[in-house]
Amino acid sequence: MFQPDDCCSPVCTSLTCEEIHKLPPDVKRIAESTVRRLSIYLSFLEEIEARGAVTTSSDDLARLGGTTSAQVRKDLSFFGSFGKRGLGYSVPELSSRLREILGLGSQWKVCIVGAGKIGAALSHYAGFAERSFFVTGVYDSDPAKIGKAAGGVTVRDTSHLERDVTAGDYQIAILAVPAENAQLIVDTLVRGGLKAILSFAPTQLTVPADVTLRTVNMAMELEGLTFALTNRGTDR
Amino acid sequence: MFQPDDCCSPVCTSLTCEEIHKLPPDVKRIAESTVRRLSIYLSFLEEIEARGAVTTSSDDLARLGGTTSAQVRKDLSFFGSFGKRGLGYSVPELSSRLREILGLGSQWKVCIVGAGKIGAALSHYAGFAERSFFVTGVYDSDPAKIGKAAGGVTVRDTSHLERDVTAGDYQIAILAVPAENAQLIVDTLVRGGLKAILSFAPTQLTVPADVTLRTVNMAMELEGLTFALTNRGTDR
DNA sequence: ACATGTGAACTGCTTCACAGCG
DNA sequence: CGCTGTGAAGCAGTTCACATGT
Repeated sequence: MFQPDDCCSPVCTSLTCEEIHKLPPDVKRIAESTVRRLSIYLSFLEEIEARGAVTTSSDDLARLGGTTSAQVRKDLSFFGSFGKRGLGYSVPELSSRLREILGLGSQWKVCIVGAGKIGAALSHYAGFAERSFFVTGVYDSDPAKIGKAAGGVTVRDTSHLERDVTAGDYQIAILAVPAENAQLIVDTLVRGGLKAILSFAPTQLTVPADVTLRTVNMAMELEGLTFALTNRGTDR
Repeated sequence: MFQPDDCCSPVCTSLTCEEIHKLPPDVKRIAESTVRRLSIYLSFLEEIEARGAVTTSSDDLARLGGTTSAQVRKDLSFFGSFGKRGLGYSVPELSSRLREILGLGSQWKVCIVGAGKIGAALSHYAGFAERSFFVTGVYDSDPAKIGKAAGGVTVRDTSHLERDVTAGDYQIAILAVPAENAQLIVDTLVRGGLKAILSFAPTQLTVPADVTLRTVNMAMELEGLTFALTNRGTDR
């Protein structure tokens, strides 16, 4: 969608090229923190849009999202100019642009690997569909679970996973398997050509550079809390 | 727990003492990223300790944790010097120090608020107890759930929550309630004096500065993935 | 000779401050 | 005049490189 970087293929005078390189709004490299905030802005926009607001400002978004107005404007500036000076932003327009930027225009097919407690909870989670995510497959290797229903779909044998991924059945996988099996499943998914994985397995995973992996590690979050509790001095 | 600073007890020349003062392991202000990595290092140490390793190096930890040896040493240096030059680190010693730093020496009483799908899954999650966390209470406001068993404890009415927190029954709360109720519960917990909250509610929450809040937002994580999928160029 | 511990350099995110435009 | 958009300054986290100690 965004061009990686073809500015140097055509004619390009040495030094100037380097300069021009940094200006255009292609995805140079957007910080993860920025993307997170875009999600936050969007959820507020949807909220106030539902309440009938038609206009908002970087100040509003900052207050609601726990950041600063300069940060909001800077975040948005990576992708274009969506506001009107002196007035602010059109709520419908901005939310639409953000949905587009975040890739929520298309609908994404998601599979959940692991039908244990967490996998089951996720497969029933209604919040997904509200935002372009559709769980169209659940996998487990436990014969006792295979064939059972889970959130509207039937649990399939994990041995089918690679074939299904290769067939293009999913764009995103959510891992809810024990730490021991996680890397094996990841490798399977990668072999099948999947490019986006969200893992709940409490272990460090490795993927090739062209695959995006996000990990949610409960233990790590809790340890962040106990660290703060244990070392609370004058800090937060 | 940490020695504040006994470097000045022995001989210590005036100015030098002031200088040395800023080095010692008090918690100046440790970056969240550092704490996360400490968790990772610890989990590897426990793994290789179980396999019988007695010594390791910053290089080993870096390779396993997906970072650099300099980063490992820098992270540890905020808390002291745990290694031996030319040799590396003692596995048992370092893991013990990390447990201490992360506050895993004590055992923490945790309550889960919200006995829906996610709350229930969490209350059954065995991974907690492995690491000093004990779920000793589960709360919900739905009469149909109150009194039922959930992961070894009985679901209590949320109306008891503030009293129980005030009584010191918990040090940590995990929120698994709908976005609409989340801030209300947070306020209740804060009023009761709780200082550490882990929220799974997909909404922005506000807490006083002396309360630590971590939020895990599924929607946000998924949007991070779709952003990457949509804007994949030469970037990761 | 080897691996730690750490100031110094560097990179990149955030904040500032103001020009630009409705 | 108000609020956006954005270079420039500031700051925080990471990486470098080497002195230090075994």
